[in-house]
Amino acid sequence: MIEAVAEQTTKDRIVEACLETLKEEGFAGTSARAIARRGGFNQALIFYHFGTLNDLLLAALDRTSERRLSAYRAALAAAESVEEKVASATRLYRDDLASGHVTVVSEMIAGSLSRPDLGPEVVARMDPWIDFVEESVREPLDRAGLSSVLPPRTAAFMVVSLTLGVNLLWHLERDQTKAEALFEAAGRIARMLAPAFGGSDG
Amino acid sequence: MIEAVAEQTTKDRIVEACLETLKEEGFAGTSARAIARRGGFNQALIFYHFGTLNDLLLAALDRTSERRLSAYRAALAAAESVEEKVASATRLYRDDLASGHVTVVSEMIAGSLSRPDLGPEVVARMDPWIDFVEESVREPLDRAGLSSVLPPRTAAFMVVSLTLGVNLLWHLERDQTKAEALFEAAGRIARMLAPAFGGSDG
DNA sequence: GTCTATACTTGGATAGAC
DNA sequence: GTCTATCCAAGTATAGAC
Repeated sequence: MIEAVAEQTTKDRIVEACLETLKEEGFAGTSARAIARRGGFNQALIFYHFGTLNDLLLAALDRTSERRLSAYRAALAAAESVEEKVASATRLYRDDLASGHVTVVSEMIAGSLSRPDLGPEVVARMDPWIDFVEESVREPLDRAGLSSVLPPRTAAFMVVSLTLGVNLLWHLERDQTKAEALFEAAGRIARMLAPAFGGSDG
Repeated sequence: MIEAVAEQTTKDRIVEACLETLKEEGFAGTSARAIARRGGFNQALIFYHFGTLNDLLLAALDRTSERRLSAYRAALAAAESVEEKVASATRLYRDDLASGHVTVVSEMIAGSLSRPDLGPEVVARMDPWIDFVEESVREPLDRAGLSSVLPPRTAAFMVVSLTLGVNLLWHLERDQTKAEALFEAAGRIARMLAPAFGGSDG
């Protein structure tokens, strides 16, 4: 972990090329050969540095997941009301859909459905996201007196599932209008419910 | 379409074997060889009867989709209140998760992410489901005065996305508790909102 | 319509020179 | 650490006998 500042190592370049390939060509298109082609390095390097393609895929998932999760954490921490939280989360997610960051997560989840050895590893990497959403919704739900009818953990699972589903359909259709309609509805609902959630500090 | 009553044609057997394979081995495990092995027929028959594997996959998707959609339609038509509708839909979906029927849909959607030629075809087959959900939620939303904040079409897209996401996570985790928690919350929410949706006839 | 045999392709992974 | 060359497995699809 001393390489922090220095220029990119080969290992880094491989991870980045893997992410690019996942975004551009999808999970099934992300073969060792395709990654090497895109990154402009030799295919054998992947196996030298990561052992197997699965391990590279997981390393890439880790990297993008950490990166994005901390962006979401920062944005929600800065938001001062439920409305603002919904607004920032929407903004971030919209960017992710367009730029393909969270997309990588969806591709990996969808893809790992069919690889028994990858599935459990990918699932484990969802937990931080569910935890994060849970933390974010606990207080608002409590204030609105909804925790008993909709426990924060369940709500978090719901949000993550929905996010995942929207992402998949987005990629199949490449039709922004449906997702946009969802974002707009989320904003209206947040504004409608704002009083119930209480507005004093958070 | 005259074969309605007679015993199964080979084509039928192939479609059924394809569905079985999708359920048992997932999308990536559903190769022509695997289907033939499971169905106990020769691999070449698939190509004789369907031309390509993609066409067989779509035929299988059509069959299960029609079958299940009509089951949902019938169940919801029989239900007499919003609570009952939520209860029947939950019951059906729970069965689907366990038996793997709607699962096939999820597998196909996730899998077709990576096959450019399959994606659009699969998407087209989602529309009847979105239409169905839209019809189902329109009246309750109208009555509750929520249609302007959450249009029926958007709500339908949301429900379908959520369903899809839950299905994917279910398959990765094989952990019923999370999905069950969601079902229970749905029931509580339905009961809570029942008065707002009006109780006279439907 | 159904079978065997096989052509062809792609992809993961490794050996071994440098 | 990086390269070339290659092995091997699995898959789609087709040819051609029956």
